[in-house]
Amino acid sequence: MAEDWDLHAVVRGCSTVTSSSVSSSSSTTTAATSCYWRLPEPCSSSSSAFSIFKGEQQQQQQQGSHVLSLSAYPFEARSSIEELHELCKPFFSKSQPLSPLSSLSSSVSSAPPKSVSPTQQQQQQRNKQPHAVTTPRSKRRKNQLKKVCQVPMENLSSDIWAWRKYGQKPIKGSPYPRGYYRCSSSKGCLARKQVERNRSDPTMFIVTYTAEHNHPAPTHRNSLAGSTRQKPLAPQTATNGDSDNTLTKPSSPATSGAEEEAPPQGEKSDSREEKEDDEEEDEFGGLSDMVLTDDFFESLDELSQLTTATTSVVTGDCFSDPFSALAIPSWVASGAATAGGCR
DNA sequence: CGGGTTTGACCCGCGC
DNA sequence: GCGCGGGTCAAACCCG
Repeated sequence: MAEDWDLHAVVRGCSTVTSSSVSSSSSTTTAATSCYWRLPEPCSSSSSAFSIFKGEQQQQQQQGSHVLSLSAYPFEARSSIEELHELCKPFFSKSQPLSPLSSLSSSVSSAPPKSVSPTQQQQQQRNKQPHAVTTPRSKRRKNQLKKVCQVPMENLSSDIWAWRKYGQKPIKGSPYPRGYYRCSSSKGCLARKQVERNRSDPTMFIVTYTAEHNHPAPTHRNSLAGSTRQKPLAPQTATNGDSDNTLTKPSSPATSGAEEEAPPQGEKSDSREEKEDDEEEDEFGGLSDMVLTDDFFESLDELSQLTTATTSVVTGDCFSDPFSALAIPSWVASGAATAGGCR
C-alpha cells in the first residue's frame, strides 16, 4: 500500500493570507481554489452553475454539485464575508432553521428516525470513538453533505485546522490514493476531510470536507506542535514502486507530498510564516468562529444557487472554505513551523 | 510519552 | 442477494 504520495503529514494550516495574493482572481488556475457543496441529492439546476473548472469538477457538477470559484485566499474578502453574511440572512430563515452542526448532519438526521438496529448497536459498540457515537456507521455515508474544494498544490493543506490522518485508500480508477483526515484539534470534533489528487489535473487536489468543527479554530496552529514529522523519503519511496504513483509523482504530492517537494516555497513560506503568523491569529481567530456554521454554508449553498449567474465570483471569494483557509503551505514548514511550535 | 502516520482488516452502502 | 468500492478502525510503529 505504501502509496507514493503519503498524505502523512498532518494537514494543518498555518494559512495566512498575504496581502499580495489578493490580486489572484478565481480565474487564475494555479492559485485558484474552488469549492462547492456536494449535496446528497443532485440539484437539477446545478449543472448550470459554474463551469470554471475542468475535468473532474465538471463531472462532479454533473453529479449535482455546486461549484464556487474561489480565490486561493478566501480570507482576503473578510469584509465581504460579513456583507454576504448579511445577504444570507434572508436565506437563512428561508432555507431552514438549522442549528449549528445540523446542516451537515441534517441530511443524515433527516433520514427516517429509525430505531437503533442490532447492527448499529454493534457498530456503536465497535466504534468507541466519539465521532462514531454521533455518526453511526450505518448512516455515515448517507446523505452526507460535503464540501468539495479544488486546491492547487501550493495551497494544499493550508487550512487552520489540525488534521490527523486516519486512513488512506487507493481509489478505483484513480492513480492516486485518497487520504482520510480528521480533526485532531478536538477529540470530539466530527470534522473530516479527504484529500485526493485530481486525476485530470495532478497539480490540483480535491479536498472534501465532511461534517464540521464543533470547536473554535485553533488560534495557534501548533496545537499539535512537533507532531508533524517530516517523513524521510527513502524508506517509503522504496515501497512506492507502484508504477502509477512513481510516474505521476516523482516526489510525493498531496499534503505530505507537498511537504517533501515543497522546496520552491519552502524558503519563502518559512520567512513568510513568521510575519504571517501574527496575522493568522486575528485573521482566523475571529473569522472561523464567525463563519463556521452550517447555517452559513447551507445558506451559502442556497445563495449560490440563487445568485449563480450574477454574483458567482463574489460569493466564491467570500465563501471559500473557512475550513481550509488557503494560503500558506504550512506543510512546507511542517518541519520548521510545527517543530518550532509555530513560532 | 504523547501524538502522528501507516496499513491491513472490517463494515456498510450502493449498484447490478 | 451478491460483490465491489469506499470509509473507518485500530494495532504497530515512528518521531520529537
